[in-house]
Amino acid sequence: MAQSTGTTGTTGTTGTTGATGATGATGATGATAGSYDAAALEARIYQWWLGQELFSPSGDKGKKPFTVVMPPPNVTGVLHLGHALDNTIQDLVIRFRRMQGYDALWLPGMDHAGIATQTRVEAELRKREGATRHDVGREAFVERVWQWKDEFASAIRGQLQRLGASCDFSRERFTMDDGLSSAVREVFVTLYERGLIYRGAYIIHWCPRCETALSDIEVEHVEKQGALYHVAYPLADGSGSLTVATTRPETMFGDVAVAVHPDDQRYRTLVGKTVRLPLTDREIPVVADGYVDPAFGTGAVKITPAHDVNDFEVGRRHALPTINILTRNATLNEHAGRFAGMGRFEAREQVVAALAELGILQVTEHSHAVGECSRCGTVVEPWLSTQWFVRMEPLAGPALEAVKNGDVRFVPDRFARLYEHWMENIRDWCISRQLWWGHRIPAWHCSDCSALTVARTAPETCPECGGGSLLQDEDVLDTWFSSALWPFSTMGWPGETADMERHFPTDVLVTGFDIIPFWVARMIFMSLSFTGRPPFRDVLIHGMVRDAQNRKFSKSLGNGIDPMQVIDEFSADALRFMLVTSVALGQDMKFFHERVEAAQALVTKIWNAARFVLMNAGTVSESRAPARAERGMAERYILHRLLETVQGVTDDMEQYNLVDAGKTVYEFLWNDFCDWYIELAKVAQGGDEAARGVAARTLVHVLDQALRLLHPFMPFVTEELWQKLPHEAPAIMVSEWPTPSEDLRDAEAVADMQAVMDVVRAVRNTRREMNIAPSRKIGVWVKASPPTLAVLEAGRPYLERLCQTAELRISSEIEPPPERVAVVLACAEVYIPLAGLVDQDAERARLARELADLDFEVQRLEDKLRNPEFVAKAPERVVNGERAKLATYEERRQKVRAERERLTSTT
RNA sequence: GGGCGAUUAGCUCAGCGGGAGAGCGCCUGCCUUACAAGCAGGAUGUCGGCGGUUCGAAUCCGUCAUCGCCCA
Repeated sequence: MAQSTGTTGTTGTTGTTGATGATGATGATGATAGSYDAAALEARIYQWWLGQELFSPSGDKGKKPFTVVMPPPNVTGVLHLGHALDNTIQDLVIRFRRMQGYDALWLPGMDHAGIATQTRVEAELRKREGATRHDVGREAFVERVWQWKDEFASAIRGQLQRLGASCDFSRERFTMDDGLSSAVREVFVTLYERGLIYRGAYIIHWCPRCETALSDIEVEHVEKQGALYHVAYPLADGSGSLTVATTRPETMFGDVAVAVHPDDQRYRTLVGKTVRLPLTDREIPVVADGYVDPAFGTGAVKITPAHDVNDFEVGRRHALPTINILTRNATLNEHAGRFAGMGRFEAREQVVAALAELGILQVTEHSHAVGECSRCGTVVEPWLSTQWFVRMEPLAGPALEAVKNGDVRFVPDRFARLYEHWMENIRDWCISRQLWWGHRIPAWHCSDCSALTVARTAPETCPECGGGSLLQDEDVLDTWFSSALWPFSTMGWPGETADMERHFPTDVLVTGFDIIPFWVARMIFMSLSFTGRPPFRDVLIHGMVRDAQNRKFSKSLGNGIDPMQVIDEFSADALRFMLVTSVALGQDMKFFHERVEAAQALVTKIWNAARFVLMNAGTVSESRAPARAERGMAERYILHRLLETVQGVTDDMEQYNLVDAGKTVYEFLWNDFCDWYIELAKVAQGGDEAARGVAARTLVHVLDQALRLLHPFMPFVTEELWQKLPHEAPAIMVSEWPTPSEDLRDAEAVADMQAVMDVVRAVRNTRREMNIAPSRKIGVWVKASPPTLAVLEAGRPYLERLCQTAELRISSEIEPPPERVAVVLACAEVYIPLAGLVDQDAERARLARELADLDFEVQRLEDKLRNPEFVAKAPERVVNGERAKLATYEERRQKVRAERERLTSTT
């Protein structure tokens, strides 16, 4: 093993500490090299894990399976920070469970993302060749999308690996794989057979640029300044006119009625009459409908069923006809008379001008929400067209119940309400898309008899007329249709596979709150409907990652941050830790560079701490805590803190409190282990061989255990360092998760150590205040009574080193020197003799401040305890606690007061 | 218009019934043989406003305000 510590001479001892070289995880540079080269190290370790096939479940029947299926990233592009967060959380959960002994499977894959990918490829085609998809044709175009898919799938795979994702790539799936496609067909045909899929003319969101139906999530509502047009429609009987208010005058050619509220006195007499539609000679009725808001506009609304969702419903209630005035690309058609052939925006201008000329138009300012296609920004058109739908009501019921009865649990639980709200107000799901990239709908139209055949495999002849001229439906399915099957289609369903048997239902789904309705809900009802079980037990919901100004990342803003660049600059470990510990689960996160730096500081800190441990662990051949009888005060303290940390972190991980778990490890490693225990262990280094050995074994054991706790957060640095420690498992990622060992419990040691620490802090504080250089040795006289006396005496070597004492007196009888600084602690009095150095005024001022603080505390506690209701109603534990505090404060106050009086009287 | 979330140190955020916390930033002093990406010490808050419940509220309830998100 090549090993170099660079600056120290103790290198040789580290060579015997473990089976380092044999694993191959470590390369030419040793763990104890001075600087940390994350890029090289992370790549090497990941490849080693891959080579050892540590990401695949063993199939060991003695182990309980634990399964996560990755929300498939879109092959539209590469991963962003949101993906990094989503996958980091999953990796944390899966690594934790794997170490706990579960047979862990994290199944990765990617989504074909119908419209998103098609739009990207079209844009590329336009840019490179100036061609449209129609120019190249369906088959050739789809071939190009597959090339695009291959390119990005490979890029995404590489990104996941750089992030440290421990998913099983041997099981990677794609929504358009053969297996998954047959699952889609199976579900479509079955739903059709059950009467849950129908085809019909309904109003849907239509993008006139993409020329396809859109889902709700693909429509972004943008508040825009528009106008409200008041148009006077003359009554057919010539008795006057009725003024309607509309934001879309150009759709008037599709008007089939004017609606007013049934209770609206203004229009009561007009209901049942007809008005003459300006610019045409059509007569349309005035109807009464509760949908109309009498307070909006004029209280009279033109009804255009083919171009407005609400109007469509009104039209159905009143059995009105529908007139579609727009073509696929939003050009006005023959129903628009002389306006036919104009685009919708030009048509609006022309219609407005024509109405103004007739003197029947008034315009007021009005701001309203306009829907835009999230893919291309085109204003979306509510449009009547023939589409395929899934009947939702029969499917929603059981899916709602599964969440209400706790079969599926949302974390944080408030997201269950979002889910329930959506499921309770669900509408039928439009599943057809007029795209080329996606699962072609398995339906065939007969050219001879126009019969419709839905089948799992392409029929050769029409079942109705026997004719052979069958044409498959041109449409493809909404991407979410295949995504909805993802948890089980990836396992090989509808086949009865081993993975289906062992890994389904899955344990947890990790995703963002924005797709609860579109994806989570649909997976739940599809799974219940086709497997009879919910697809997962827990749903972990996280927020969005935003930039430092709390803006969404977007191409147009150009504020994107590439997670790979963050990894380049710092490390995957740092990025992961930052993403997971920055904000509470479910909250949006602002991305700050500084937070990654802070996380990277922990990586470096651990790296350096491990260097120290390895330098001193030459004699240690196994990671085990020293026997109780061997432990010194410092060992007892750090081992007890380790026990508390193991318990805390394990509990938090089990409850998905990843932020707390991360912070607990951070604090333990930095504060307890590095700031205190390592410094205390240096004392043992100067001691006898036995003490050195005990400290060395403690250092190794605590580091070993702490690295395991940190591993899910920072897989790379922990693996690298752990390989240098004595170990049995081949890798930390498959080592056992620490379990709390009662043998380590020693609350007394923590209290004892606290006394020592208090004295150390008092001395350090005094040095700073009195401006005494850290290197200058000083006298420290400590007055304490039993049992603290014995504790401090036992801690004498620690105090001598950490206080840099010239003379350390510890006694119950101290006669302090006249010139000194006195610090009164809860457990002892610390005197520092400082002949000629004490600024009497400053010291008096310090004591006065201290006294004021103590007065305040004593007063506060006295008031509290004087309140009979507090004493009577508060828990005894609390009351006793307050009494004890009061006693301590009073004692300290008395001593501080005496010290101040002495100072006053001597001057 | 309805719903959800946020409002805590200069900044970013934890805490969610019993003495106000972290990281970053700031001030002072240190290259103390793991670490200056560090160490030691320090300053900084009517926990958004008002009202209520409680012996006790940053924490629970109500209300208002501001910001953000979702839905109509």
